[in-house]
Amino acid sequence: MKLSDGVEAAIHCAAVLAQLNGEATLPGSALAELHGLSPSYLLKHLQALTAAKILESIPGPNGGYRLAKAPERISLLDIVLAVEGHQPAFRCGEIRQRGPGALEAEAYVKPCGIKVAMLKAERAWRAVLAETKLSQIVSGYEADADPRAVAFNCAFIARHQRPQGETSLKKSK
Amino acid sequence: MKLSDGVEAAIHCAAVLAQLNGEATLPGSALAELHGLSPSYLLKHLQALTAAKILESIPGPNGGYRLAKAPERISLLDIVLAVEGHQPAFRCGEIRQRGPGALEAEAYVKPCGIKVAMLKAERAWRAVLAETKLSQIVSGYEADADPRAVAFNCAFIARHQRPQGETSLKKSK
DNA sequence: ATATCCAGGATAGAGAATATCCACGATAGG
DNA sequence: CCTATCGTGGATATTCTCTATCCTGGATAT
Ligand code: FES
Ligand code: FES
Repeated sequence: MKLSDGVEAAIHCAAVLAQLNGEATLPGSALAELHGLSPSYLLKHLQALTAAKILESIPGPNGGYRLAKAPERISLLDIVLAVEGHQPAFRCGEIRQRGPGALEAEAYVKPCGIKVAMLKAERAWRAVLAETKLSQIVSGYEADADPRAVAFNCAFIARHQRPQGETSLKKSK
Repeated sequence: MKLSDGVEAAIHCAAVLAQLNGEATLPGSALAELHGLSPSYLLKHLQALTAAKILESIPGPNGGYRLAKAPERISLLDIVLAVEGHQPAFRCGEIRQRGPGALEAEAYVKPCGIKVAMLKAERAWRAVLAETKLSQIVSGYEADADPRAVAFNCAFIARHQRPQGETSLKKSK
């Protein structure tokens, strides 16, 4: 069992976007550069997050990505499901109705107890992820990470974010 | 994210073996036939369970598999870990120390908050699986499944199990 | 001695995840 | 209008893991 690598990148990106000012956006290429990732591949995950209404995208020059809602309303579960898909990790192949001794399909209305137990465990996993909001991740990061790393991130964001206030705004040198 | 298919087979097999009398064993080929699976492949998973001390195997004619301990002492987590391996599903690639702005390795002694949150969720999943014992699965099965299926399984087991009492025992008919 | 069974390594094949690339539509700025 | 920038989405190549099978060797009851 393995979660796809994109999950780590997606959460980190979302955490960065949560630190933008107001309606500003950050281009996908900046996100890729900041994390040392290939832009082409990261964009795929950002698209998935956009499709899931977690991010918003603004096309055109001066465009980019930003959160679609407040960080308090975005859970890790939202992000994981957007990237990984909504299928449960345990997939019951109805092994019980194979082999000799198989009955008609009507005999299997009650779900297999093993399936029930596995999905219950998965619900517990999802519940913890659903409780963890992006806002907690961000404040945890600002409190625990090396101050130099935090400062660099801030500067990087300030340097690449796009103010997005309807029209122009002079770029200071 | 996907759990390997072998997990479903392994748990079902363990549940069947839990229904054996005393020290009797059941050959892997019978287990495969009962579930309509390829013997060659199922054996791989049974070997993993044996290596994890969940099953015991007896070589030679009249040999086979049986549980290595009481069903109350075997949890679903034991089986899942034996088949899937012990690595967590979320693997942190330390994405935070890539890209520009990376610091020396000593600056990253504190684990990344995202990693901590993901592993915490995984612990919750494992905790539920650890609480669910094989004995509960078996009694749930006997209570909920179609009586005809239960009867067939019983008969199948009675037909293929190997008594294992030190030496011979005449095969009736 | 022989037949049955498990252990474990070697090896294809299938399918998913990873990683790129490009043509397209949208938009801000000149 | 024209152009440069940026996201969208499809097509594609590559890499890995999971799936599935086979075969040699060791153990053991008859
Ligand atoms: S039949 Fe799928 S878990 Fe039992
Ligand atoms: S660096 Fe791996 S989860 Fe943050």
